[in-house]
Amino acid sequence: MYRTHTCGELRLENQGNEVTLAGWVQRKRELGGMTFVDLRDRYGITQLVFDENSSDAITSQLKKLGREFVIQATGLVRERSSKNKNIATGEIEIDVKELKVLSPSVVPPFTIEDESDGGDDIRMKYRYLDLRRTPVRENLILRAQMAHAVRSYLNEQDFIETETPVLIKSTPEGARDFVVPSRMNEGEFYALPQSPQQFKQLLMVAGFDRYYQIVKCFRDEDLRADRQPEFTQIDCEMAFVEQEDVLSTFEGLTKYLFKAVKNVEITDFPRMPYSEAIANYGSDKPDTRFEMLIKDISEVVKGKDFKVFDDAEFIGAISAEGCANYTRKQLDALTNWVKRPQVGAKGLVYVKCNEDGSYKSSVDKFYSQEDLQQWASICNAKAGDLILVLSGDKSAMLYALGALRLEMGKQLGLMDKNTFKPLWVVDFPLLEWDEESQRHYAMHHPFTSPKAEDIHLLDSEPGNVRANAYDLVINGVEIGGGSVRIFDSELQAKMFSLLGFTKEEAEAQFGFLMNAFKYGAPPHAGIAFGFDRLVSLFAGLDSIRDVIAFPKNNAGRDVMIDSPSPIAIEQLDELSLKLNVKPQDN
RNA sequence: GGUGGCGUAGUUCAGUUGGUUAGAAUGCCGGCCUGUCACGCCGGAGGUCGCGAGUUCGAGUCUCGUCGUCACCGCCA
Repeated sequence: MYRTHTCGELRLENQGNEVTLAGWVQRKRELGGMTFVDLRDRYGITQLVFDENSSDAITSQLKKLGREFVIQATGLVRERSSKNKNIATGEIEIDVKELKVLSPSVVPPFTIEDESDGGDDIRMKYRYLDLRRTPVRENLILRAQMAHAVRSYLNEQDFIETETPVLIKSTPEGARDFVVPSRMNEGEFYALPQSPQQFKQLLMVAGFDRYYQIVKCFRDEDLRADRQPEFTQIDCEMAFVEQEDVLSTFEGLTKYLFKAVKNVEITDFPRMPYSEAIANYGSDKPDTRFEMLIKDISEVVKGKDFKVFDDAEFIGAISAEGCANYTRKQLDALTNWVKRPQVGAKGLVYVKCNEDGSYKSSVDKFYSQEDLQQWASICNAKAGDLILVLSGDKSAMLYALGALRLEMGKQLGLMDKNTFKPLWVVDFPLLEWDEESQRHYAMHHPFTSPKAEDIHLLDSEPGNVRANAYDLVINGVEIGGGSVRIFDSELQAKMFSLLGFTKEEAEAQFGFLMNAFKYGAPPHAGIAFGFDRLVSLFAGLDSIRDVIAFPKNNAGRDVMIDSPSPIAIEQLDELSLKLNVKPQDN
């Protein structure tokens, strides 16, 4: 036994007890004749006291102590003469009788404090030190609590937690696969799962009825603050259910998590068709914490000799509340912002709705006060508001207006991290057209069932077929998504042909699933939540890296262990691999 | 693949129009200090200005390239 108590639990009622604590030296304060040491572990901080009465042995040990030394101290708990109300153990201290250095520390490269002086780079390189810091540790504790809550909810609902293989088979659809060469099968590769999709459907065929798993998934695509090459899903599938059953079950899970983990009651849980999300928010993951909806003003702005609008496919606007007083400089900044290639607008037209009821716009030459009043009325803009107008190709401008809306929401402080607005986005298109390869791709995945009422459109206008697919969106973050699956092998074959697979290709890639469906497949549907995103949302963070113990950087590198890395030629030989790395030009 | 930001002491940053010996805070080391808790006071050490080329009498500063890192677009069924 290295300790009798943790550094977070001793109180005044322990006064007089002899205790042994072990932990890290947070800080040493020498005041000449006496010295204080803050001893830290994951539970808290306890103050150790040494004075002139301490033995020479202790004094010489004490002299050597530096930050992050691991020590063990034994002594009596006593009341402090001057108390610290800021920490839980602030009324007591340990009068140390024995001191042992268990493990010394070199000087750490940054301070191990709530507000560290270290930047991201160095904290990632020394992640094991960063994890000692309370805010980082608390994020991971939150993650553990949430995983626990997910399991208790789903177990309670009779879901069976089942593991599925990590070494599986590469499929052409979807994201790029991470692949693993097989030593025993020369020239052949496993793939790491992008999700356990086909296995969970097979578990439904197997009669498991309700499956879940908190599981790692892998996608070899470029990364973002909210995307890691390996990430964790709460993966679920249910048999003998319709879309509504899945939505209500996982609405239940979401509400349960908010209540159990954050003590937040979620009452409103709207559904929004995909088409409405795109039209009003310019996004399939609308942030509904604030309004500022996109309005189509194409009809009323055309025919006034303003060529830019007359030639545009679509003219859309949003109204930013209380921004009529924006200066020329602010408007120029916004204009530059929307003209960035990432947003892609050609320019920005504004209308200031002045407090006196008049309107001042950048296109006054073409539009009368009455015209502008009409715009304002469509945009629900009142005196003091600023209308921002973009024009151009419809889908591009909806996207740009959506981005501008979020930017304005951010500038106006409308995105409160403690407000949570979940919704289901439903009725996604089944397919999306890819210009480059001139074919349709499954928007969700190839096993997603079309809506029954749209099946007749599959041949005539496949692009307009809606799917029984749904996403859970909270505060503009895509938390999860799923679909009702096809369980009819004929319809599945039809889907494969729409996606441009020959019978043989479909057989080679997905034969095992299609075979399974021949043996009595129950109607089934499923969903997966991005667990990292959900935790970061709960923690009020923008990057999922902060809720992952050992994350990777933008380029998919782990800067702590320095991976990925080359392997020995012998390893390559054993795997029957030859490298073909292109030389750098220069 | 593309766009942009950043890279200066262990760390976080400042560094003017290109001009003498590159600064601050913090951390670190030494000294003093018996109630501190971001202890205080005094002193000290610490720099390949990411790397490479170029412009210039002269580059931390300007140009180009490159590497690293972050954010975004493409991509992510």
